[in-house]
Amino acid sequence: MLILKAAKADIRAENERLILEAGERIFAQHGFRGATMQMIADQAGLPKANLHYYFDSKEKLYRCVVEKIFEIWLQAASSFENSDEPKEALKIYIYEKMQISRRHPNGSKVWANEVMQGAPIIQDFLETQLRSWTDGRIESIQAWIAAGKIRPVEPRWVMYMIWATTQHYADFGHQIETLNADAPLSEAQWQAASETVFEVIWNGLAPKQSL
Amino acid sequence: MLILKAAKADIRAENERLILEAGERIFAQHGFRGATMQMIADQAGLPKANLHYYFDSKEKLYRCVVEKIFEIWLQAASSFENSDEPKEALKIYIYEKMQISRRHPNGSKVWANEVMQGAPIIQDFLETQLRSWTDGRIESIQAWIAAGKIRPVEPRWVMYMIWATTQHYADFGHQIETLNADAPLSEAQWQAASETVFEVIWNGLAPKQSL
DNA sequence: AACACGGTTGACCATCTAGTCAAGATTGTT
DNA sequence: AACAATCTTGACTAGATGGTCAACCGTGTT
Repeated sequence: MLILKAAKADIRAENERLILEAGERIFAQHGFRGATMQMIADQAGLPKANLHYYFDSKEKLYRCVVEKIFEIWLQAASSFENSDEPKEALKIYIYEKMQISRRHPNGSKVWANEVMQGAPIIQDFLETQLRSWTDGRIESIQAWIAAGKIRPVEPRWVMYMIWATTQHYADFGHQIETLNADAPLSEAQWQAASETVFEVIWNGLAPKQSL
Repeated sequence: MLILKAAKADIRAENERLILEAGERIFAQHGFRGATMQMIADQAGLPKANLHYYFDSKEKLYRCVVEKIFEIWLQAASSFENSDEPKEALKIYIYEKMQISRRHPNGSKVWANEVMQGAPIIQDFLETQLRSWTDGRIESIQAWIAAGKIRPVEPRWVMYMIWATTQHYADFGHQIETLNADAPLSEAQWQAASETVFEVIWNGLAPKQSL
């Protein structure tokens, strides 16, 4: 009985994983309505009816994909906390986000798609989790300003700069590749891009050392 | 005869304008496949069959929308040329792009959508016009570096930072509003955001004045 | 061997949607 | 008034798509 349950649970877990991964890719590439259950089924290597066995509807599947992405982001977000020194905290956070753009470009695209369409499915996420996380980060930044560790800037606009610059490498990856002679960025290029993003933002925020 | 042609041309021009505007809004909100000709027709206040009288197919209409957007961007791009001084050139360009994000958020969203899906419709644009424009801008930036007017940075990553940060205010406008207590950014907030984007990037690029 | 149960699947249906079409309206010319 | 050219539009079609369902495995239990 226990063995049975374990085996069955494995099948379920494995198939859900396959479908979620396929969904992430297809939703990223075609958007919610552009994606078809048939495409996702083919991508996952399963018959379409099987998808509906594990996920009631296209919308439920989509929501699961988006929630999974949001969790990855929240994990990265915690790196913001790991240092009191803004230079260190920002460096870790920016490099972490660049890494996510590289490793999970489809997740970022799905999120971008969803938000661009007015977040019809995950508006509650924005209003609860994202809002409270952002408020916390804004307080950190304000503390840095109060301590004279960075220039006085509106923390919001800085957060948006970091999100924008890092996620750009996922969301606009195709454009970046096209402008890179149709080649994906090399290891060295990713490194250089991450460094430039961090350096420019950090130098932009650091208090003037002369004067 | 002349009057006839003029009147008829007016009707055609006016209706094409109505349809293109409606298309921009609907494509931005729903993506290519999510948008339906019926939605666009309703938005334009015309019967659906009328759309097909002016535009052969959904795809042709979409292409027209995207081309229109690209032209607006190219116009803004020229402001990059209007000064030899990087500080001035970047300031004008960044403020101009923020203005476009504010005034034409839908255009930006359509573009983002298209690129995220791998630019199936306008890949040729990327490979010709965007590539050559970018190459020109990269040369400008390299000239500034050679002249010691900005720090040595890979120009590409800087371009992407500017695009990302400014377009973010259009593409992720909904998220920004949600994090702004569900209110659109005020005049003062747009001004402050533009200034912060410019200041951080400029301070990030400016040569160290001390040392 | 009979059974139970989670998982699999082809066939099917109701609905939606891009695109067509032919008849009709409008407007200016002769 | 007759006409020609352009524009308008309701009705229709063919195909795609999300979702359903009933029959059908495969495996471990009794």
